[in-house]
Amino acid sequence: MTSVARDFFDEGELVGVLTTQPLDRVLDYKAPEGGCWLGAFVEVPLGPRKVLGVVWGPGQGDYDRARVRAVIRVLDVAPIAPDMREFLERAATYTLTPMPAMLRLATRAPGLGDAPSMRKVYRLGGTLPDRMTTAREKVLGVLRAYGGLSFTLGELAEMAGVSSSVVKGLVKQGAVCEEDAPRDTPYPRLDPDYGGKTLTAAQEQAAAALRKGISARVYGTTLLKGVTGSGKTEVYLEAVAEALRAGRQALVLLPEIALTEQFLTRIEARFGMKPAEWHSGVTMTERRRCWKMVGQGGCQVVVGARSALFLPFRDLGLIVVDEEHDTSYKQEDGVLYNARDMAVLRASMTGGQVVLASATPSLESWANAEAGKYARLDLTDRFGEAVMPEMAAIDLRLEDLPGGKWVSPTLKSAVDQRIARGEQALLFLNRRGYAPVTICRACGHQIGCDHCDATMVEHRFLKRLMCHQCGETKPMPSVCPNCEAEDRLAPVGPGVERLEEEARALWPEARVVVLSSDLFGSARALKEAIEGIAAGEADIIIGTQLVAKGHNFPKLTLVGVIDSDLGLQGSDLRAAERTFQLLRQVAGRAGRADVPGEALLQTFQPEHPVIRAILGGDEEAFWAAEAAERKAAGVPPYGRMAGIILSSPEAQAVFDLGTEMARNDAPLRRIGAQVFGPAPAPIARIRGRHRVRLLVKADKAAPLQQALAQWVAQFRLKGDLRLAIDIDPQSFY
DNA sequence: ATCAGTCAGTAT
DNA sequence: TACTGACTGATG
Repeated sequence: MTSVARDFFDEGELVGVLTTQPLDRVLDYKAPEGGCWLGAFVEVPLGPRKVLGVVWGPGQGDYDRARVRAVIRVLDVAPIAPDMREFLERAATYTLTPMPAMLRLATRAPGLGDAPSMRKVYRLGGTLPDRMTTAREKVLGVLRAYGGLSFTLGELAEMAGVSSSVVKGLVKQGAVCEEDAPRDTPYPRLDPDYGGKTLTAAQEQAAAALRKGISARVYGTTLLKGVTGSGKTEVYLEAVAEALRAGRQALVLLPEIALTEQFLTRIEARFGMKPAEWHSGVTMTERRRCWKMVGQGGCQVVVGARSALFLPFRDLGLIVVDEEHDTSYKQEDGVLYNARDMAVLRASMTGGQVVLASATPSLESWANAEAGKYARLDLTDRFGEAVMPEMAAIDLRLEDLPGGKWVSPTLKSAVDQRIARGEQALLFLNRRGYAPVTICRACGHQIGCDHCDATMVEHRFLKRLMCHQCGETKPMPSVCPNCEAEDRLAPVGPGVERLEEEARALWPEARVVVLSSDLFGSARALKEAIEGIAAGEADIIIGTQLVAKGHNFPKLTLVGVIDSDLGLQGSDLRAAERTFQLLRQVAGRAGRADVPGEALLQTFQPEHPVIRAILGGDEEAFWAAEAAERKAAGVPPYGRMAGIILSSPEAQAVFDLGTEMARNDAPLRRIGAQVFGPAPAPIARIRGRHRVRLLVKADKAAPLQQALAQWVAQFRLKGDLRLAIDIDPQSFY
């Protein structure tokens, strides 16, 4: 046989290794003792260091044979699967990311190279203790209940409700035996038929369609559009169940870590056990376990953040992207990718299904469904008696509202009524802190951040000013930093803290709670606050964006949006879409149970198309109109865009390079693309780095990535200049 | 990325 | 003359 594609290499043979170091090529190494195989994770020497790599193919043989070094060892983890490899390559091409950076994304687990570490586990021993106590009885009871399973000391003590010394005592007696077990153990099996709920006819119909896709074992994407409270989750959990039955793995992506805890409980109720969890808050050990088990098949379901897409699944049959329109799916630094799009790419490589779930889909997904690229399922009925809330605008031009106050008399009386009935009201304002701007009334100076071009936001809770760009804080000055006038600094505009002050003055008897991400030290504290509200421990909830995301407050019947116009202004191409989604989601919070809800939008422009679309409830009309506008302008999803951000501590250097790039745009003109800029980036300075942005706009069918690569390759980046390419940028303002 | 080597400018 | 910091180039 001639040398065709090889997948095993004997000791000494040349292999090409892709490393996680940013070298733009594959390096030759000699296979180690015992050989190595295609896709194997290996440790290789690189200069004076040892680095992680993957056997990518046979060696090129174009390098001095005598200088080729040998692979140090093959790591004890599953090799990279062909579909994973293809996914990484395609994602790299799409996002214009070098392969080593992609590989780094895919190996973000600590200690992959470590020898499998051990830990002590405890199981039932042969003998009985000479003296039986109630505490000992409990421990043995737990162990008997779980048959031959073993647990760690902490788990066992907690399950039995005793201290760990009781277990230790039993070990001494031989009633419990202690042994070493590998730390990275498979996750408990999930049972697809454990806790299935009875679905409504509409839900069952949607679930059946998803099941059909899964059992066909082919790629497909479905947009699952369901109004808040329509039971989207139950429906896509049926798809997860079907994947489990088919013996394939499933991944559920959530937009926010704060939601995972609640979701894990839900999975446990449905499948009997908790799934694996993957996000920045998960411990190092648990991450490693998850990464390894996903590759070995010891893990069926992962619930996580966008980076979970890069886990080495062995046989991924389903990816659910919950709240698919959420902007947090777009990674905004490092490797720039949109998890929603990458989910579709990955599933198309693995022959899996994607479910994009949302009450308010992104225009991209809506358009893909319209075009027939995605299937579409609509859930229109809410559970039980609940209906979408009554919606109305409060025209602020007609309200008597003094400066520095934000709750109109109309909204006030609506809240009064709800409180009187023992129900809850939510005042929604998407602005953290006390006031977004602090201005000097003597000279007009606005206090800004020293490192960014952004105004500092006053946080009375912290007693400091904070920059929402870089997180920098400083104490509230007593005199104006510009003119040194005393006591002339004044807060301008509303923030949730300031709204809280107003609410307490308006309703001195009511229990007021603020839900803002910066007011909680931990995810647990936030969870407790949310549970407290759900249990009825508050009358008025004041919240930012956080409350728009999937929390159930059964007693909540009124939502008041303080500033519906926030977000409508500005030149951002997605401003209307975002405002529509956010307001629609917030309004949907009201009236989940059997009491009808009401949503009131305070606005200065009640005739604005977005406000009218929300009030009228004709969502399809809104999307169609928005789509027509984008089509006419040739912008996404009907045209393609890319952002190029240049940054450097030197303002002049970034601008010079930007100008030079704009001038030498031949590769772009060849495909009919246009360059706009350079212009100061949305935030012209972050953490002391000046930022300039160029925007490239191209036809939908143009080979944009290829042209961008050629264009960018013409320029050398000197000094501390950095260039980042953002394909399909999300924000433009 | 990270390290080593080079070179220029500065402190001793 | 020794030392420091910025810059360049190589890594198999």
